[in-house]
Amino acid sequence: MTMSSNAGGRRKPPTIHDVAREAGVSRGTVSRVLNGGHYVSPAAREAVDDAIRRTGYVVNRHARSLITGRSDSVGFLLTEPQERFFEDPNFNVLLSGCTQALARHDIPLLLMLAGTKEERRRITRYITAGHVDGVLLVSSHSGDPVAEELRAAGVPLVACGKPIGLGSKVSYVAADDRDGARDMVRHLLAVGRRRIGMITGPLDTPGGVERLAGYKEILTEAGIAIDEALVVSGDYSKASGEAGAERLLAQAPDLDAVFVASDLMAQGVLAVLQRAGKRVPDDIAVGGFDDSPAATAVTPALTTIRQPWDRISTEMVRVLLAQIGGEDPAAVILPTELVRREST
Amino acid sequence: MTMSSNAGGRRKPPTIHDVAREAGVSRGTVSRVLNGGHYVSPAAREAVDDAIRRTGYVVNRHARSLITGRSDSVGFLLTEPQERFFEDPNFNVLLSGCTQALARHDIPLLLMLAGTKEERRRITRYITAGHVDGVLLVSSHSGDPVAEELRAAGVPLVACGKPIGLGSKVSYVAADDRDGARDMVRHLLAVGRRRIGMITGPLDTPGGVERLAGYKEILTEAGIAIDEALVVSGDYSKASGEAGAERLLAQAPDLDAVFVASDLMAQGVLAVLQRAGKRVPDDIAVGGFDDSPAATAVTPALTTIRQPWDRISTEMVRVLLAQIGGEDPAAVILPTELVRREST
DNA sequence: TCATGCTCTGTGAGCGTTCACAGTAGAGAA
DNA sequence: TTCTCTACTGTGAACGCTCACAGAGCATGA
Repeated sequence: MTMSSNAGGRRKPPTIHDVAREAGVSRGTVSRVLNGGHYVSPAAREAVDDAIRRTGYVVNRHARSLITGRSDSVGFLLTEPQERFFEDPNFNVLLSGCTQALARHDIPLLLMLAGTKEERRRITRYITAGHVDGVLLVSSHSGDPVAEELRAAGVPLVACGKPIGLGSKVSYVAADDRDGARDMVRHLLAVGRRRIGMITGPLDTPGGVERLAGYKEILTEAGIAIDEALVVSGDYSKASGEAGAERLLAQAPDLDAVFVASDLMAQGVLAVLQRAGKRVPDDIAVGGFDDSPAATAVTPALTTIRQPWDRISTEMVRVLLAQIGGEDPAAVILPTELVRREST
Repeated sequence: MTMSSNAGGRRKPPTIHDVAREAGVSRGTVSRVLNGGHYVSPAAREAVDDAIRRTGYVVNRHARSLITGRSDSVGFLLTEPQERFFEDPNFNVLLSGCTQALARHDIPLLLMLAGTKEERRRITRYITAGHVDGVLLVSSHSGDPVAEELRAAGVPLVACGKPIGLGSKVSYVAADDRDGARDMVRHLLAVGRRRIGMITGPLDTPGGVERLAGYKEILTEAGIAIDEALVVSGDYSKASGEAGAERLLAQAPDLDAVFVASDLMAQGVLAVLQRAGKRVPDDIAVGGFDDSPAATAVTPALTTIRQPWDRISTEMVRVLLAQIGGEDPAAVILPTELVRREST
């Protein structure tokens, strides 16, 4: 009741010194128990553990970082248009997956949004100054100056999706876009479709390119010639899906299926088909990509390709930590999965 | 070419000592320039600024924190079911708004997700150990043990939305739910509706309660008796919107409008009404709440109440920083806005 | 016996800052 | 002149931790 009241202000937390005194050992021994704990006797370890519990000791990370040179934290960096990611729920799954995977290693995640030029400058300084040990990068597309600068500065870096123009020195984790596209087109063939159109993603991104490649690959394999009138390009947005569907309907009235490179675009496609009086999947089958919530929000529910976002995030963290630990950059490609619903 | 190559590893960054030497002054003077900069001559200041630029010096935050006791960082804490927030794009707007507002003060944001019990424990320790100076709290509903513990520990705390069961000692920033509801019901009356139903939000949250209160208030004011058969409760989810709409249609076939406490629920309502052959807004007008992307994704586009998420985030940061600076807790209520579209 | 190795422990130094304090120089007042 | 005040500057100590090192105790082998 006397000094134990902490009403109002925060009291000074116990230090490693207090723990050492409490346990009847030296600072060094406490420190050894805290980190790995080699070369410490069972008796000492127990005494220290007890003392830690009694005092409620938590290591002061600033003091530790000051001497180790590590910050024991990593940045989650989102460059370029944020709106794009913000309307995509997969982004949240990725962010939360990374946060939780890091939490398991007791490493906090710093969120960094590089929107304006000023923010980009600040973030670059912050990172290159060593305030984080590494960076999880979500860059929209091509040549990202921030990422390039970080790479040049030797900051451990793991990108989500294959980055463009960063050389081969940067790690990345990506879903197998091409194989996902192959699965979808194979599926459309399997349900009897032959005039299969495609609305692509942005072709300045590896994802966009790969999905298109998978589409062409399977059609060719099936002995179906690629009809360029059946391929229109989009940018993953709902609006571009609508535009693409309209062009496609105009250019190829005999279309009986369309593979759309994102669920968001597919949502737009469904709207256009409905207005045009086409029944899905009876007249035209529609396949999406992403398995975003949009896929189940629409009617008919969308057949789509699921990207393993949970695994992507844990892999990104694993690769980053390995790289911080001194290992070489690595590329990880993860398998996708066809999710069949009502639209095919 | 000799030592200037930094291929591979990172080189040791310049310290305040290097800057002092370079500028021909002492550490103390450099430090004074860095912080506020009182009692430093123009000449010295200029020399230091120059030296900082030349050396590319960035302050070592760990060393600073070690002595000041501040961490100069804040946590963004999300407790309870994350899925709920993750499907809500407003969450992203809030998160990004807070991140950017903090960035302007050069304060990094640490993302903390308290899902499991284990995570809760870790996060509580982390925060009470003083590893962050304050916390932006997004708690779903009632009695949150983490929040309560933080409050008790005297950690500066600002909640998004009025928190329940935390006493009056905790700051919060919220939209004016009641007034938003009032606006919507007034609007429904203005377009000639009289049998106005409501699907509420969870009634163990202030938001849910307030929106219901606003609804009842305006109807009473207009001389319309509250018909309990017209009020069903939901939990903001799409599924509960569908269920609510079905009950409402069954209980009150003469319904001519419904005020739905979230856009997501309204999405479900529209689906049910369509299946039931009701035209919107001709037969039944539908009003939502949130102005989420869902509002424009559906047909007809939803008339709804916009919450000022951008202002909410900047206000949360402002209040938190003030509180960290020693000011008293504060409550901020921000006005909402009616957005008229096609559904009313 | 002494040397060697192994496990375990304590000690001092130092990481890069800020802060309190002491001290200097110059201006103005007595 | 001398004293005081103000504006500015430098210095040592400390923040809490880890790390390298030295050394103690004990067992093993020559």
